[in-house]
Amino acid sequence: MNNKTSFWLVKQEPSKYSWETFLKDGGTYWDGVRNYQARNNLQLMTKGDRVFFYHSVTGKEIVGIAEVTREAYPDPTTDDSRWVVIDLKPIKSLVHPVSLEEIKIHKDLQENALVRQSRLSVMPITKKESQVILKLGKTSI
DNA sequence: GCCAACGTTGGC
DNA sequence: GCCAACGTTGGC
Repeated sequence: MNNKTSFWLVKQEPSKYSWETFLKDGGTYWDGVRNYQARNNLQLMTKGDRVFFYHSVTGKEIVGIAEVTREAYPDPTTDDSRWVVIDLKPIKSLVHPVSLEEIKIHKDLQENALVRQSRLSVMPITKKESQVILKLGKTSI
């Protein structure tokens, strides 16, 4: 990680693809994004960027952090050329998962899309926000 | 090009 | 299970 490293957050329902499965797999390509704003964020990711993994619907907490190992390329699960995937591999689980509730009450996280735009599935996280999340998660990377 | 209808996501 | 927020679709 260097000072060009960006931070992101991706959402996934654990019933569809959980952090535990991700750990077991040791990495995956991140498919299924069918929203232009989320797609645009995927395309902005560069190798080495850090990605928080959020469990939506069930759990509603940030559970771990991953690393971008391959930048955007065409989604292999569709013929539609509009969509892309990235490759991710797990770095570590958060010592203490950071719940949506904690995020909502923390003054430095109010502006994040997780709070403001609940339906967006891939979003940028500022450096400051990422530090706050790591602190809340009692985790360092 | 507008907008109503409809579908999906995700918090509650 | 409900519904708000938002995106997409299709008629005009």
